[in-house]
Amino acid sequence: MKLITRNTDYALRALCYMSKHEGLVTVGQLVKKLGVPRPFMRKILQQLNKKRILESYKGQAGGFKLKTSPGKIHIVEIMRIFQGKVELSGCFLKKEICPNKGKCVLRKKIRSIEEGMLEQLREITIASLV
Amino acid sequence: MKLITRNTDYALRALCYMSKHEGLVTVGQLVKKLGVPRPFMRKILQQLNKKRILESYKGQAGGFKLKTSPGKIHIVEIMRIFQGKVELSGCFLKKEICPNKGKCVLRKKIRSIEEGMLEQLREITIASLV
DNA sequence: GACAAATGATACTAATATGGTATCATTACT
DNA sequence: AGTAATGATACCATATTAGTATCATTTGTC
Repeated sequence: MKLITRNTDYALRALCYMSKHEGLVTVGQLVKKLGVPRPFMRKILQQLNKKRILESYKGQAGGFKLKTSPGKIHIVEIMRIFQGKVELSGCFLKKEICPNKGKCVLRKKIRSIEEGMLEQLREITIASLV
Repeated sequence: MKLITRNTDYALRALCYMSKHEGLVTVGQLVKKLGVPRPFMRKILQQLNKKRILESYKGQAGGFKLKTSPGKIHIVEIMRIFQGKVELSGCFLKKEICPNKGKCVLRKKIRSIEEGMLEQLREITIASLV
């Protein structure tokens, strides 16, 4: 079971790197630093740009930079971008079959675990990773 | 992200059902009750049998039953059978590249979340689900 | 003993999610 | 004009999960 997937992981590392470098950072730099496949890194950065985590600049002297301060970028946000809603999700059986009709004990327990997890996750920002 | 997968879920439901029925329970009964595909349910029960969660009896009047009391069957155990080790796992980058050389902050945070999760999970048994 | 109804074992297939490529278009500095 | 960057998008590869298919074995019933 993975809490974070590979692309989230790479994204976080890229963001950490950027948080330590004032100016524009190019895909090339990140690839060299992190050893991640170039096209994959590009795709990730483009997604971050679309979601307004990064700003991008085209052209020869182009690159990416953080759009906001590292302390304001929460990792749950990044997780959501690459992994969708952060939840532990529940029932597989359709409601009419599920014996407990929405009062499923297991579901409740999972929710509670999820809550604890989110509570801890919410506090983590890029700043707190650097 | 899924805390439990489909087969774990089905297994848990099957175990809950069995915990409420003294005698032998057949695949047929479970299929009818839970609406799960028959061959899939069979496979799941066979795995539970191999792992000594269930006892099985062959032959015309055969079936399955719990090998131990519902209070002693922990759901982490079942999760492990179908999903392997229950952990949130860490770094994707090889150690020589990872900038923090094993002291990765993110990893630590993940471990802590994992610990909280396991603490809650460990208390859940089949008995507590019924 | 034959048959039916159950499980045992195992190999295979299908669907989905994840990880990663490839390609062409656009922008902007020199 | 050329080059070095990103934008957009479609595609491919691999792994995991979900589910099937098939044949063998056991055992109660007629």
